[in-house]
Amino acid sequence: MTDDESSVPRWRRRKQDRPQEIVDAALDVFGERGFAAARLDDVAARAGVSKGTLYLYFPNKEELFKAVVRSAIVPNLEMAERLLAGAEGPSFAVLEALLGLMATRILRTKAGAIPKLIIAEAGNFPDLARFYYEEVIRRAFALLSAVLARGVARGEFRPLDIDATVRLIVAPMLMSALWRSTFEALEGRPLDVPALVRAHLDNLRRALAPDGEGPDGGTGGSAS
Amino acid sequence: MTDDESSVPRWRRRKQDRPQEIVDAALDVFGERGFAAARLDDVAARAGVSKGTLYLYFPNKEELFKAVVRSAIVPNLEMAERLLAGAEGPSFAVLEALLGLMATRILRTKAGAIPKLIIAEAGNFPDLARFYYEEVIRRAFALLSAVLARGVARGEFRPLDIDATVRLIVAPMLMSALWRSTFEALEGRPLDVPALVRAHLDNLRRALAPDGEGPDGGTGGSAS
Amino acid sequence: MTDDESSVPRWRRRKQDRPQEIVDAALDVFGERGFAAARLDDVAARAGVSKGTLYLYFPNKEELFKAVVRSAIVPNLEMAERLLAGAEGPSFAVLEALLGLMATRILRTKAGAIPKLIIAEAGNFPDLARFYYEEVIRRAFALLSAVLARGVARGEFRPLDIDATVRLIVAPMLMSALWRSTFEALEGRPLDVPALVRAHLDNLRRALAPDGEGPDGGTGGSAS
Amino acid sequence: MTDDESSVPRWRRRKQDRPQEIVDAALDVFGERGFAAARLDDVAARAGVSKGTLYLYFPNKEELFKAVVRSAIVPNLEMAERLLAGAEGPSFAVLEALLGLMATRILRTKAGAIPKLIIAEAGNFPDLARFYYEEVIRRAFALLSAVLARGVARGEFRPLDIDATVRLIVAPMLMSALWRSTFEALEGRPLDVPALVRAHLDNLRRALAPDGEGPDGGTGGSAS
DNA sequence: TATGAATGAGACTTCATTCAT
DNA sequence: TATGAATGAAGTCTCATTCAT
Repeated sequence: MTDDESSVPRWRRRKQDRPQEIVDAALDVFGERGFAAARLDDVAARAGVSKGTLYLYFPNKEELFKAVVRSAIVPNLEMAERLLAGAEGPSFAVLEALLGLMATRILRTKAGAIPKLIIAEAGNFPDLARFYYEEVIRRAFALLSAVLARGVARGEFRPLDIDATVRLIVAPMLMSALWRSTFEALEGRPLDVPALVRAHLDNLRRALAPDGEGPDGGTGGSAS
Repeated sequence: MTDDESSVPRWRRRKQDRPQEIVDAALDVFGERGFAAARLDDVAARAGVSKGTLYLYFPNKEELFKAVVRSAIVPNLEMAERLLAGAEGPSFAVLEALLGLMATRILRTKAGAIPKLIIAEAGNFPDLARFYYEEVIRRAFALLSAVLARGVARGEFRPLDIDATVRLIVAPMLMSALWRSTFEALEGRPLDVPALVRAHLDNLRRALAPDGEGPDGGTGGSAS
Repeated sequence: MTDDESSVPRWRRRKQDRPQEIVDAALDVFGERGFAAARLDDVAARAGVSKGTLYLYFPNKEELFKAVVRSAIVPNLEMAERLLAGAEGPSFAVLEALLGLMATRILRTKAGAIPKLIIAEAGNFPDLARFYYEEVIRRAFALLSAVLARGVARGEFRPLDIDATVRLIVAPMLMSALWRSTFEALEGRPLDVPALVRAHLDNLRRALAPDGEGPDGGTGGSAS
Repeated sequence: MTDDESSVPRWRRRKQDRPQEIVDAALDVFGERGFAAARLDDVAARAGVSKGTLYLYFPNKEELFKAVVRSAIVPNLEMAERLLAGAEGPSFAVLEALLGLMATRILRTKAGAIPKLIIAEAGNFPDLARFYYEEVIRRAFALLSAVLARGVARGEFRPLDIDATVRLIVAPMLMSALWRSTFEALEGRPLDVPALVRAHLDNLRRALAPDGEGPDGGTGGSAS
């Protein structure tokens, strides 16, 4: 009857943190198992919460999934917007900065699992796919298109198929994120993302340069 | 029209064709829903077969899934091997042929859904992921590495980070496959894969060329 | 194209044997697995016949089961009747002969599995249970009751609770049959049925003897 | 009576009692149908619980079955041990007490269905059969063997084939249990177990008595 | 708020039975 | 007759969701 272990919690869990704790746990579990195979039991356990508690914050599994996606997207959108606002130097330097940032997000955060989840579940959750398409892909494409168009207009880049080039620029970053959540466990070593980005930028510098100009016409900086 | 009960047999014997019919139907359904959300009822219905019949040919859902993956991989491996055997011209032409073939497989066959399935389910089926990694990815990487190394040795390409370059070459093709099975339904128009391949090859021609050489040093051919 | 293996069968399988072959196989499988857990696939395989063939001879699983029970019962009934007809000596000798015969059936034939099947499935097949009850148990009890009554009337046995004594005589034989199909595989050695019968008869000789008479008043023969 | 939707809660919390309630219901259903033919739906219904609830307490049907067997065995083991501990009088009186107790368990408790279940399913659940063999049969045999050996040593019983005699003593009790769960429903009247036990003891008293001693040398008590 | 026991729809899987060959 | 591919009802089991506590 002596309350020798309940009266003084070592740390107080704040109620306002609950939703984020749950979302974080859900990102882990969804990332490991995929949406359908993930059990809410596991999410609850990893969040240190009971199963019923999940339903105090999210009406069902699908909405929790959407919250996971949104919560991982919002910071990226803000990051992109900040970068867009401050982009004033040479166009290639903007590309460098963007790819560097993407690499960092992929390597350092758990958000790298989001593309895999979207790809896997787009067929089952069309509105989620649409949300991601509108809020992430279209915005990112518009941003990159603008950078490329500016570069072409300023004579920094040769004339380009802009839509295709945007995809060509993004593809290796997407692939890196997918690789990490798919095959990295099978290989001994982790994917060397910085080296990949470096090689990618090397290639891009040569590929985008106006004809007749040497590859050294770029900024010369190296990523990361 | 009066013999309404004898003219249409309830089923027909198809021992030879059934497995492939089932695997085809399963590829459709798995491709649309993912492994976990796919119902065997739907697979059976699409194969024009009853649920029980699936179990005459596959011991369970997981093995059916593996058979789907395998059946879509085998032709690709054969394709790659045929291409490897006949590769004797300029190295860049080999790249062109390879990317063209990949584009065709992605556009014309249903195998384009396989990468999405592997990515989505690698966590739940590690041995399937390993199988795919060993049999497809490693082989494809080895093949591309060989082509690049040969190009460098023959002075056709500048010195390269070969591992990274392989990934950079493959990434847009993978992205195309994923795009088609993820977002294409959301956009009005289909992804213009040939244009993407063309732009990719354009870029690669410039990016891989030895320094000091103009972009016209390539073969000049256009894909597809 | 040379018919070197199909034109001259080494032995011809006669059509009229089929039903019995199937019943024999079914007794094996039912005996091992019980009725519900037995698969007709296994019965067919053990009979060297296809699954469909079973249905040429038996309308369904339940009727096959009944045929199995009947086919194992008929010889026993005949045996009992033959024994009943020739019973003329001392009453205890009739008991000895009867128990000896039961022991033989249990040890030498596969019919020992029948009691187990009846016991296990009586709840699911009441009419089968009734059939067994009427045709086997009642007859056997009547036979034994008659022997005991005769013995009492002739002063060979003391006054007895005949119904109870019948059960006491039969119980060890039933137990032996059940033991063989239940626990014998778990023990190193098989149950020594002859020894059990010998001890049983020893006991019975003493237990049935009229009071005041020594145990040596019996026939002194030993079973098996 | 008008508040027809709030007065009856859909379910109540019963964490403490649920397992036993389920095991009791399962004993009923398994006893009636046998393991394979028993439906978990029926078990759940009889326990007043939903199908899913079963899986909160037992991982699958097989484990539920084992729990049923175990739960019916434990009290019997304790009973036997209690009896063994207090056995100090004449050996035959111990036998009388033992058989009386067995008769009570068979008549008054539902555990009488256990032997039938074990016999029916030993082939499908060898480890369960082994468990029963080790924990029940061997112990019971050892106990009875000890009583008999003591009786022989003390001159209360004639020299005996102990192993066989143990089986001869137990057989009628086993048969009674099986009879009750097999044929009793077919007959108008229930099996008169006490009469059977009485006759059994009568016989045993005569059969075990040392030669030259009258049957009146026993304790003279009557069972139940 | 928080819990977790309880629910029940829905999925996979089995297998007795049917029937085209 | 004989076969065995095909069927589909029925059962076990899972897990998102509810709700008494």
